[in-house]
Amino acid sequence: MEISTHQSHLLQQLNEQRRQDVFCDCSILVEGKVFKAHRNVLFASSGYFKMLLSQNSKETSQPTTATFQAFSPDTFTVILDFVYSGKLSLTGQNVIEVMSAASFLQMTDVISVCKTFIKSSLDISEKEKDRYFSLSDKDANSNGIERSSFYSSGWQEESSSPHSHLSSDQGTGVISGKSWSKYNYHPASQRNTQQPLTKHEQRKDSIKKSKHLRLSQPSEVAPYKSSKREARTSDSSSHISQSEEQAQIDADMDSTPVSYPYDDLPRMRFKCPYCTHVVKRKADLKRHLRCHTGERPYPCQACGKRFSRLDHLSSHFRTIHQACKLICRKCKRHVTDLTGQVVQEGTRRYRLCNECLAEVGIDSLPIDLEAEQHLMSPSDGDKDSRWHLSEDENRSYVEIVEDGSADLVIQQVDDSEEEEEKEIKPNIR
DNA sequence: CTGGGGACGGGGCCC
DNA sequence: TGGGCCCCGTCCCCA
Repeated sequence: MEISTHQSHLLQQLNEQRRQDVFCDCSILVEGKVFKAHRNVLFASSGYFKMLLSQNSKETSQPTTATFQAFSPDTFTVILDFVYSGKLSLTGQNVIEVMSAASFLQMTDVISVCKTFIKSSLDISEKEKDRYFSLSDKDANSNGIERSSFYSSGWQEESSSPHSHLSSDQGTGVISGKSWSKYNYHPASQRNTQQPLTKHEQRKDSIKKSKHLRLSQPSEVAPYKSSKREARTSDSSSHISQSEEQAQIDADMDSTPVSYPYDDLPRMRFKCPYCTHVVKRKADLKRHLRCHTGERPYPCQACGKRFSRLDHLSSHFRTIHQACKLICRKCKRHVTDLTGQVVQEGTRRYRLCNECLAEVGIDSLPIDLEAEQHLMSPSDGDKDSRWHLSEDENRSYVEIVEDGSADLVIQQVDDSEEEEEKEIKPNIR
């Protein structure tokens, strides 16, 4: 004899206990905000917590505390509400960060649902495309943003399913036998007023996504020491799974060009599934998508910093590591090979004019052009030409990498902290 | 508070 | 069509 309401009732009770802080034995600190929860519930819901709490299982008498900075309190609220209710409040704005957080917390079902949610957006793009194809009015919607509501679906009760499954074709799904009664899919017209992120918001969003997660346990600190700026720009640990999502999105995007028939010559456009941004070329969309996914496939072989775009890496390399700017860093005057020298500071290099060099009392370093040319990304072996130095460069990069701390000419450094601690690693992460 | 340096996203051009 | 490169504008961090 099975009482079908028992599970939901039990979860409801647990949620009630959480809200009233009854029997809560775990505190989660997210950007300063404290969430109370039950260890056993977290253990059962998240692979991450399972691992974390397993490590702490010997100290069950002590309350467990975890600290996160990888996502916002709002995002964790969504996650925690889901854990205790089975209801995931996804919107066009939070889906990326929720997916990122779920990825970090190893909640595969949530990831799948986020994926479905995004895929739904792609389906919308398809409908949108159809709509545009059917348009003959030139004035109709020149920017492709205005559009009517598509759907606002709700999960139907389905209490008997014992296994996780998704039925993306219907846009509905069930997690762990617990159906969703609330799926906050914003109608497109509503999202139009909310979803388009300003550059500032997008940047903040990407910053949130890329923040390192920090645990109170010393063993759980980030793999290497990093400055604030590094933390802002480096990948979160969810990078790999994000790449998988990206692959899916990439695959889906192949089929979602949007045509705008309002011009005499029909122009094919590609619409971003995450925002209202429209680009002319698929390659541009691929590039743009990285600003949503946080994917950074181009590592700098000198300092390990990763970039979402090759040209940014290239620019970074030239600016930071090749001292390409013919400007004295101290007096800002234009310098040439005759009037100035390259100075090395960790993996960073810049130029000083002879006068400033004399003031500081240092010499430039010997340079090995041949060796430096070998310094390229292992994953981009066919792109080595971009690492070629200009003729005035003759210092060995390999030398810097192998013996970075020994040959420092200047040690004033603000970023040497990260550089001296960090090994130069090829393409790991 | 401000200016400079660097990162980053978008757009466009060339091959 | 995609990759590479360059330019521009914006934002953030830091001195």
